[in-house]
Amino acid sequence: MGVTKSQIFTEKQNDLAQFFKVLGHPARVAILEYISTQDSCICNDIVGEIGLSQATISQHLQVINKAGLLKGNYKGKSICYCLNVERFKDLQEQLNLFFNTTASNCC
Amino acid sequence: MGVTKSQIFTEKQNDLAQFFKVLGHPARVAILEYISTQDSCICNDIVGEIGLSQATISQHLQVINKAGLLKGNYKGKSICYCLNVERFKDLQEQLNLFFNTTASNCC
DNA sequence: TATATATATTGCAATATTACGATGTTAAAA
DNA sequence: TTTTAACATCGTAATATTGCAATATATATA
Repeated sequence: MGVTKSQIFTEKQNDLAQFFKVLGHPARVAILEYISTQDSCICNDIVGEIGLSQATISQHLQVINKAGLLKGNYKGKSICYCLNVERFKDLQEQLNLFFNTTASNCC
Repeated sequence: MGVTKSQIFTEKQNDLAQFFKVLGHPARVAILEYISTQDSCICNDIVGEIGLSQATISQHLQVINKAGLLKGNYKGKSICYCLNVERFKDLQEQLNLFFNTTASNCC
């Protein structure tokens, strides 16, 4: 088959896994890291920085964006992206909650 | 093509993405959560708990195990798993480091 | 309006992941 | 030694992901 059986898991479990999945590709890790090194928003220099085609970068940005992790506005002829820090920190909190409640005692 | 171009990213970025990927499936989230609810090690009751076949659960356990997140020992005729808490907390620290260094100011 | 630039979308090929039945392996118990 | 129970592995089918060339879209500028 090859399909994740989402229906047998809780919404929380699915959501959490979905977030982890977004960060589960080195290109997306690299993009987020790069965005964070810039003082201002990223415009058209992101493709040059990471060694992937414009189409591929655009796809990865969409994945990150769908998770709510970006804020973007048209600014002249280019879109300027930056991190949605609130959302990002919210995500971090969720992940920590998972880790803290899961790291139980045994062995 | 369909292959992740790992070679163009740093080892750190690849490692981090790899960890996120391990947690990027609801079955693996569910397995880790279930393991943590048990006082002692998990033996043969994990397949019954999560609605996936024995073979599939075994595969997911391997993925989690390869990331170093499990400790397992033969105990009678069954393997008993439990969380490698040290490794788990180490992972949590790494992820937090990523979040903290990446969540920069902008917009 | 026409052009140039930046980004998004589409279509496709290659590879990875997910899931499960069947089978193999291991260790205790009969 | 044979049987049984618990996992692991193999083989296979279905679906998802990755990546890019080509093309479409959007906006500023000439």
